[in-house]
Amino acid sequence: MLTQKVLGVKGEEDPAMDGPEDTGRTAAAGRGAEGGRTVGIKDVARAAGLSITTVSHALNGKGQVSTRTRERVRQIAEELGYRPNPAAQVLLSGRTGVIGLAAGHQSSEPWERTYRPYYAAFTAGAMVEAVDRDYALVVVPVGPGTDLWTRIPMDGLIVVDPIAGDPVIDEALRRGLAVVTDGRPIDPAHAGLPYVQSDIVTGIGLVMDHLHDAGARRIGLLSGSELDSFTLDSEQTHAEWCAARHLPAAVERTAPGEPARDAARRLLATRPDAVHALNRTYGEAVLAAARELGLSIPGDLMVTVMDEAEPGARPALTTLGLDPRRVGSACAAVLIDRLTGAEPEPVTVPSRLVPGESTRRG
Amino acid sequence: MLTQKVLGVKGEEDPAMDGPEDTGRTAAAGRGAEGGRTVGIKDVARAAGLSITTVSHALNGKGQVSTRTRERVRQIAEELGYRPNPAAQVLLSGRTGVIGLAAGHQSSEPWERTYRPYYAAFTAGAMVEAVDRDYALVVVPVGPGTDLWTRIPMDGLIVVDPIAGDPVIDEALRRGLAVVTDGRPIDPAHAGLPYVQSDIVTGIGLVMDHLHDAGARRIGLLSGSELDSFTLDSEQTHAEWCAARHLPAAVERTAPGEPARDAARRLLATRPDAVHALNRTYGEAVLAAARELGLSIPGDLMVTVMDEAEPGARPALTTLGLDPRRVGSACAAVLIDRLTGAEPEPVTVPSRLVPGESTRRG
DNA sequence: TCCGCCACCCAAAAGGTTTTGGGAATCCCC
DNA sequence: GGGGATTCCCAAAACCTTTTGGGTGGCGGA
Repeated sequence: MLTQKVLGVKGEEDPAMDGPEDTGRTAAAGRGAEGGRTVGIKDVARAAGLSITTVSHALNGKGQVSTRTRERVRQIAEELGYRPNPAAQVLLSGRTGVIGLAAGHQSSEPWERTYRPYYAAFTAGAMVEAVDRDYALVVVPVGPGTDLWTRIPMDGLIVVDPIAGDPVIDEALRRGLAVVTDGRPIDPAHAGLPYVQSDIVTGIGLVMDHLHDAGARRIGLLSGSELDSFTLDSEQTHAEWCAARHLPAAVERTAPGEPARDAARRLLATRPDAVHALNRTYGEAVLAAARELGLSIPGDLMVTVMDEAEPGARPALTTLGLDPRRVGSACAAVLIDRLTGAEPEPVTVPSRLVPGESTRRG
Repeated sequence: MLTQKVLGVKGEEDPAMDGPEDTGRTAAAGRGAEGGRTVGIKDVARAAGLSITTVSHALNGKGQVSTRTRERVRQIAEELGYRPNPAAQVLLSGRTGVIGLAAGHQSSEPWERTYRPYYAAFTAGAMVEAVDRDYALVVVPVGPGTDLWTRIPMDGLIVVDPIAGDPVIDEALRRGLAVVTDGRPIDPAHAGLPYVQSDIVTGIGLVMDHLHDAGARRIGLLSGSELDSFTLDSEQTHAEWCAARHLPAAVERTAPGEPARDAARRLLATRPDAVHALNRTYGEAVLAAARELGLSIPGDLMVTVMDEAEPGARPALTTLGLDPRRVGSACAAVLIDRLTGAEPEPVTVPSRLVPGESTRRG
């Protein structure tokens, strides 16, 4: 009677599944959209002995319909269980009330990222904002070989971490969708799109100042191979900061597919006294590589790391924390502003420096 | 130049935003669906000097079209940047390729739950399964006063924790949507719907046996006021287990809005030697109440708790762990089976007992 | 009795696509 | 050169709703 297997036991009574209604909705209820007919406005009109127009007017409170008729129509529609077909309304109005969130990097496998804290928090933020403004959010996978998202009706699309020549953006624009990106679009062809970005420039500045104040003079950067604005801005700010102070600016990038630890080893080979890692994984890699070399932290090497997750408790590592939920929320807000006719400005969401043990020297 | 405020600086060049294409897509790209026209099949037909029918056939590889014509049509469509309008296809085919996930209890505020680990993991599981089977998942808020979800086109709906007379289920059926529930539908009117449930009966049995083996003889249950199958099954299994062994079966429920700790105090007043709490919050409440009474754990009181979160590391409390991701995945699978014509069986996903310190006695 | 007005209602178009059921050429063979 | 088979293409219906631009009938006033 009780099974540990996935397939369990059947429910109770079987043939008693039509029940309450009287019209031919039984089949429809059973088999989704394909089977039995759903009751349309035409059916209501026929039942009321009126024209489709009048029924529509009566139900929507639009035209000139006598109160008596209006009430009668409402009554009949209720009895028949009439519900306007959303697809028809979409086709007619051109508005779906849905915004999409393109999840999955172009390069990596689409869904890996979804599980990561950044996406989860981002999605939550975007969803709440969307719902508050009467939009629904659909998370759609994108990536090479996936065009599923192009088949689902929506009004706009949020693209996370756009890259140069981002095909998703091009396709979305071609379809007449409004687009907002999380991360400044790199491609000149996409300049002018509204976007939301985390304040990397200030953030990296904070990190560098923090490390410098703690005594670091050779601050390395462990970066990635992505071509998004986050990576680019991080590298550039790091470089400029170092150049302005005539300090060396070692940068290593993990090649696509390469284990981060290899890049970390290369970076540590340049003998930095501090390293900033562009994500948590890279941070782990730096720690591991440091351990290999017998470097103590923060004594021999200070480490800071960019953290995509929600702001939380005090971390062991000094982190530059993003606020993904707020970014998601801002993306949805900007997109919906765009859809409702506004000409939104780019938004920059601040990032926070949270000092931890890994830079507490002396 | 760098601002900590949310509103940042404007992007680069402003008037250079039309760019690559030649057709009148500029306006469309700018203002979403409402502004400039998108290029339709009609435009392709006109440009090719062919009928709409032939264009459709050529592009979909359907009818009898000469290879030369087919190629020419493809060419022209490409040049014009034609993309079929998804809304029109939905209207015609009656299939959207979208399944909904109704998030938010009927009673509580809609979104609180979304953040909770169960929903997050459930959503992730459902989303991956949906995408694997070429469906998109849209998470829609439901609850009193929200009919947003009824306006978005979809083929089916997942309802989490259905209650008796669940209005969302009724509405969905009325619309001809396929419905699957997470948790066995309580309402007799909804019997026959496919569902997925966690194996509470076995799970509670495991917990009770575990506590009994550890020496407990007066095992209390801290329950909630929800009328879902999870709560009902838990209470019933607990009661039957106790009855079969002629042991007392104290149960307390938190009233709606009541702090869980009050109910926990009432339960502890019955002097149980073990308590099972139906969710994490209730578990905390039991611990707090025990602390008030100076009870040591597990010495004076053993505690187990139902955990909605993902299976993780060994917990301090002995937990009965659900597998929300697998449940979500199963819900999507069952729903899509239904949509593709199958008559799916109810699915039961096993739950796991993970012993922790709170029942380690002697 | 006729005109105009008002209250109420309706036909048809529009929205964009797919599919059905032909129709018009062209070709082959007798 | 005519019949039939092919080949290629097209008009129109269907999907379901909303909105535009009337249209009809009754009533009051002249």
